[in-house]
Amino acid sequence: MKEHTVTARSNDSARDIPEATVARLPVYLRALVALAEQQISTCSSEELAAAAGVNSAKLRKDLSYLGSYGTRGVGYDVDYLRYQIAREIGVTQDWPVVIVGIGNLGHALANFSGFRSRGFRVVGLLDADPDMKDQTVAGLQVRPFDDLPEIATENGVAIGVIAVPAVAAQDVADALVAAGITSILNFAPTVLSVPERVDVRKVDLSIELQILAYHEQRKAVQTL
Amino acid sequence: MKEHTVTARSNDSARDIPEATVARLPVYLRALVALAEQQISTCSSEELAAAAGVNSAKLRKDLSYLGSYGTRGVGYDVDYLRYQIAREIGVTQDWPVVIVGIGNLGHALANFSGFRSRGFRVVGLLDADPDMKDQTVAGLQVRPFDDLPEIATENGVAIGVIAVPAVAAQDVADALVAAGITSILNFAPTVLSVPERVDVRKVDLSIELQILAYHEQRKAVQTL
DNA sequence: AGGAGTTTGTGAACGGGAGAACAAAACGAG
DNA sequence: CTCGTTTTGTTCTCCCGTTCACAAACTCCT
Ligand SMILES: NC(=O)c1ccc[n+]([C@@H]2O[C@H](COP(=O)([O-])OP(=O)(O)OC[C@H]3O[C@@H](n4cnc5c(N)ncnc54)[C@H](O)[C@@H]3O)[C@@H](O)[C@H]2O)c1
Ligand SMILES: NC(=O)c1ccc[n+]([C@@H]2O[C@H](COP(=O)([O-])OP(=O)(O)OC[C@H]3O[C@@H](n4cnc5c(N)ncnc54)[C@H](O)[C@@H]3O)[C@@H](O)[C@H]2O)c1
Repeated sequence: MKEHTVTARSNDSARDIPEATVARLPVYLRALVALAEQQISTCSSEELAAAAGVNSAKLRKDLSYLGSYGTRGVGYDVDYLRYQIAREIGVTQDWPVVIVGIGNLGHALANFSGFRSRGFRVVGLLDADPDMKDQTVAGLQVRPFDDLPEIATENGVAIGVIAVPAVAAQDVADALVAAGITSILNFAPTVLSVPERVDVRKVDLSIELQILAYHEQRKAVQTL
Repeated sequence: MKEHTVTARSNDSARDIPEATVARLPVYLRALVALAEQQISTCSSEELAAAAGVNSAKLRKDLSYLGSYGTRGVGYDVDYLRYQIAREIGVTQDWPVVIVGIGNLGHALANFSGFRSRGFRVVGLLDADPDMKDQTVAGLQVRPFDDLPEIATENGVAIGVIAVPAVAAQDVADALVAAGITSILNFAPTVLSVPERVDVRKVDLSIELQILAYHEQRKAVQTL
């Protein structure tokens, strides 16, 4: 295989990748990791698309936003493409993360191994409940919520996870923002209001289930 | 206020609501429940949109797919609209749900109160690990995975939640489909392959974090 | 009853993403 | 070196979703 040449786009860091593409890059990355584990060193857009569960034309278009990392007539080098996507997403180094609210969900998240293996490192577990103090979860001591600013600045934390009850979520978000955090993953079923510069993504179990219920209901109606 | 008249659309159950709208209806529903709890009986599209974190024009267009449930010059009746959305989504009665994989995450899900209050009822907790049998989680006994067909048919279960490790997810999905389940919520980081008629939605923590990381990285680059 | 003020429902313009289709590029065989 | 085969990168078209903007509908006040 020919030496990979760095094409024009790869140094130009200001180009913007469509949001829909950004959301799929992690899926491609995961599929590439799986292929690498199977000792597969090259793959076509067709194969990778199948592994990622998308259309191959869409995959190629998505990858073309990053640059020209394939070889016509051959396909993509698994390791090389994997590195390029990881670099583009920004997970070549680990991001420090804090989790707030170590209840049912917070426990599960703290124990989640996928964090570590996918570019993230949990550096703080915080809870307002004084009884939680001194408890150790997943090898990390639970700290009082007031320690947030200290932990955040010490570790240069940019990403925070909210796993507290809905009523407390906005307060926690405000505190996270005050502590300099600029990206929030919110598990509480609330609309958070944050400054413009802060990104919020939500994961909402009830919403997902209700969407399924809607389609389920339609199926039922249609088969009558 | 004038009596609500049932408009042309409300009986026509075959019209299709855009997917993007379906995904927002649960958000509106939640906002309406919150308003009702504050004893607010009427609200404008502007107010409801603010509570739901969307543009008011978008809200109105979304609601217009359900029918004409507002009153010009006045706004929407909170209870009435709430019922109409719940009916449209299909959460006026509870949907039975099974959870497969009672590990870290499965425990948290089983204990999640939001299930019950939002139109869903957990009727089965399943795990392949024999040591889990006889354990009671959230007032429900954990059953062996082989009991799935029995539990599913007994309760008329249509929705299943997968919370097992990625390697087992496809097998579990196959079993769920074989047991007659037609909607799956998948927490495992895998692309599931299922028959056409089965709906799958995925919740993927790592992907969400990686999307945040991408934007975080861009912020860092831009402020250099 | 009529006019002023308010708010919904929707037509129309616009922007972004999905997918088909193909030209350009690489490779191997002869 | 040339031709045929393979597969990428990209163009073009279509569709879905967002947003604007406004007429229609309703309330309230005089
Ligand atoms: N359990 C689930 O499977 C699940 C699923 C989806 C969403 N959620 C949502 O995630 C959130 C947490 O759920 P849970 O089941 O873990 O609840 P939980 O009650 O078990 O845990 C909440 C934790 O947050 C802590 N807390 C409360 N207020 C706080 C504050 N101001 N600052 C810091 N910590 C605070 C509490 O001490 C507690 O430990 C809820 O909003 C819930 O709706 C949970
Ligand atoms: N823990 C989290 O916060 C978290 C977050 C996001 C995603 N996930 C994903 O959710 C899944 C579960 O995570 P976890 O932390 O709860 O893992 P876990 O290992 O704690 O639990 C998995 C459970 O599934 C059971 N199981 C395994 N194979 C099975 C099978 N074939 N049939 C039935 N049950 C089976 C195991 O006995 C175990 O109890 C994983 O795919 C993980 O990647 C977890």
